Amino acid sequence: MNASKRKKLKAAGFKTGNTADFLDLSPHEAALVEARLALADALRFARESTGMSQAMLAKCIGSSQSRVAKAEAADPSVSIDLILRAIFGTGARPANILSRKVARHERITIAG
Amino acid sequence: MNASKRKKLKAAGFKTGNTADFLDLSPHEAALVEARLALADALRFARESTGMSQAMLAKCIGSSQSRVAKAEAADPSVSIDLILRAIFGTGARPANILSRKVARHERITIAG
DNA sequence: TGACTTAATGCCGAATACGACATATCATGG
DNA sequence: CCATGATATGTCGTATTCGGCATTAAGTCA
Repeated sequence: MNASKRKKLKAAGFKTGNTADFLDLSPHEAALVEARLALADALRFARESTGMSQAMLAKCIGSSQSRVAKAEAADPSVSIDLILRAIFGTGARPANILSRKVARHERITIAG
Repeated sequence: MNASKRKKLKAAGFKTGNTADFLDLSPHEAALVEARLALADALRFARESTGMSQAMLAKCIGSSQSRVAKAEAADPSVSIDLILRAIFGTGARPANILSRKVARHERITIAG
């Protein structure tokens, strides 16, 4: 199993190494997982671009370093709301993020 | 107060007619509210384009008609996760939705 | 080496979002 | 007029997500 598949399974809430390997998500579930991953990637990119640490960003948006770390890892315990809140907290604005997100998506679908 | 402002306040979790009228959201809070509204609009558009009723879509994604209604209204009790889940449930795929979302955002910022 | 910064992971009690259901509103057409 | 289908709104008990905190790992630099 390649890294991309493993990441998607984790984002979908599964541990790798079990029967989830054989599970196929329905199209709309897969689309949601892809969106989560794309946004998580966009978050890390946006934050690192600004030079903020996870702790700084967390304070900025009234959250905690651990939540930001999980957000960037697309941990199933963090919602897309929190990921977006963090992205916007870096100073990115909707139009920028969304166009970037589209670009990211292209990469991801190719990998999938 | 115009309709656009009222909608944003509701999406931010406030009742219209109180002191929230005078509240200015920080840039990143405003961006999140705008994204919510844009996605809610995109959801209604996507669903109506397919001819599905709210109840049909709800069944499709394992939710209920009332949640879909609230999602389209950008009710503060629904997360962006659910809105996206509903959007993808209509058959839309990430790239389509995201480019549409960008377009929608342009309209909304102009109105605001 | 040890001090320091950053990031990753696990856990907990509290806050919030969930599906479900009841009910209300509002059309359209019989 | 009433019946029917679609949408809106409110509430409830439960499940999920939250911020916070502790700990660990990894990197940097003096």
